[in-house]
Amino acid sequence: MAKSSKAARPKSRKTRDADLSRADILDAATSEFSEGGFDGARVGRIAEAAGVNINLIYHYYGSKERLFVAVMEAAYVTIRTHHKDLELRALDPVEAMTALVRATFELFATNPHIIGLLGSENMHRARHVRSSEQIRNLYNPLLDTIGETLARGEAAGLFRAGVDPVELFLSINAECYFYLSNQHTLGFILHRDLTSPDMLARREAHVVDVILSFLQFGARS
Amino acid sequence: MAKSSKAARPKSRKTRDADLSRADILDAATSEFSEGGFDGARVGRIAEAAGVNINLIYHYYGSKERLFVAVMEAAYVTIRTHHKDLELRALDPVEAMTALVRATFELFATNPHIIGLLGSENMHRARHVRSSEQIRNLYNPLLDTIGETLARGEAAGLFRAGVDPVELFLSINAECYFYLSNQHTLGFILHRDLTSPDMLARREAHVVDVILSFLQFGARS
DNA sequence: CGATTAACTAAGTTAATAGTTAGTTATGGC
DNA sequence: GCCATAACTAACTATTAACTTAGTTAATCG
Repeated sequence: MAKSSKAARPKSRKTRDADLSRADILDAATSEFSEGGFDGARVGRIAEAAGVNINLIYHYYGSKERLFVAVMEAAYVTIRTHHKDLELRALDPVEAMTALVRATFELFATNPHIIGLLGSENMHRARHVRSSEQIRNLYNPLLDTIGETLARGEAAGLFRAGVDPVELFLSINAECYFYLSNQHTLGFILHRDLTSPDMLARREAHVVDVILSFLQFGARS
Repeated sequence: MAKSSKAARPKSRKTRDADLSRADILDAATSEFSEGGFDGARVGRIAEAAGVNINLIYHYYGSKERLFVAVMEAAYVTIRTHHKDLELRALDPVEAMTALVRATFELFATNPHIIGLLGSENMHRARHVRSSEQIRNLYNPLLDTIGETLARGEAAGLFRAGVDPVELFLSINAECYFYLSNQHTLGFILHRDLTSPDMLARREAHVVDVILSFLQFGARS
């Protein structure tokens, strides 16, 4: 894994920089863990890609497991940051839901490592993230916002009544995530490359269509 | 992995039976690969769970990789068999689509190993299944049937026009698969167990609702 | 400038694991 | 009953990979 892309940085740095080394390790670990999963990842490869001695990883992160947890936490920060910029409450309900679906799709399309990391973590029954209270409550604000947007849409007669925010959240993520997470087996059985810009744009439009149709089907107006 | 469930069968069998041993190995390998992925799986554990000597695995399957391919092929047979029983063309369009969504959901809910195997295979960029022409064409008949059902529904004014069978296929699978594939991280951030019979039934109903709303939204009648 | 501390490395060690070697034991055909 | 073959096993090997030990080199502070 990770032997492609980003060339290892020059072996000997002029100046020592602990923060930079930690960041380089985390970047390399993110690639390696997302491409191979926790079990497929190799600490030695991470060291090589980061351009540091393997023991520096143990110096800063202690173990492969704790390095993985650090990577997961950084990934969840990316997710939170991405959604926090949305300001859904300022938009009308239809625009807000459209923006949310688009943002979710683009989150995964733009940060494909998130998919590899989540896949690995689910295979391990979420044992690495389970300790993080921060991650546990990550989606609470977004779920609240979805609930508020649904209520506004229903009050305006734009959306049907009785939509569960959690079910909607799950459907939006399902539609966006699956297409990318399973792109290799799907691409194989569908005889096409799913990652071309053209296919991605089509898929994004379709996902918006599915979610908005569901919300609007049977609405008052 | 796989140390739980199925107790290893009695170490010494009365009679020798190559077919039974092969099947026992395949069963044990299916559990082990689906629980740990290709990289997390241990050939020694498969041998132990199957109640055979490790070398019997190499005798019959040659290598860990070829054993994994055999497991994947068996999993795809399960998928094909499951969908072949549907007889969608005999049902009216709305019933047919409802049946297809339900069957897809139940396929994954009833055969959770499929999710673990597909997850691992996607992490490996589908390199193990790529050689199988059988798997490559597995979904062609189903995609044809979806196309035919869409056409019937559109002609009857029940479904909107212009739905792409592939996009629909992807959405159905996404809605069914993601909920189960990511149940551990989702259960954690949503503070609930997603696998209770109650939650599963709710989710299945919701998924049917989403897909049928999409198909019917904007239909003639 | 001298010493303390922190950043960083080279060269291991140990345990685990995919795969092998060299057999033994049962079975079915004659 | 015997023999060829196939089913099956015990014990081993070679390699890999996580992690450690025992340092060296650079920065910082007084």
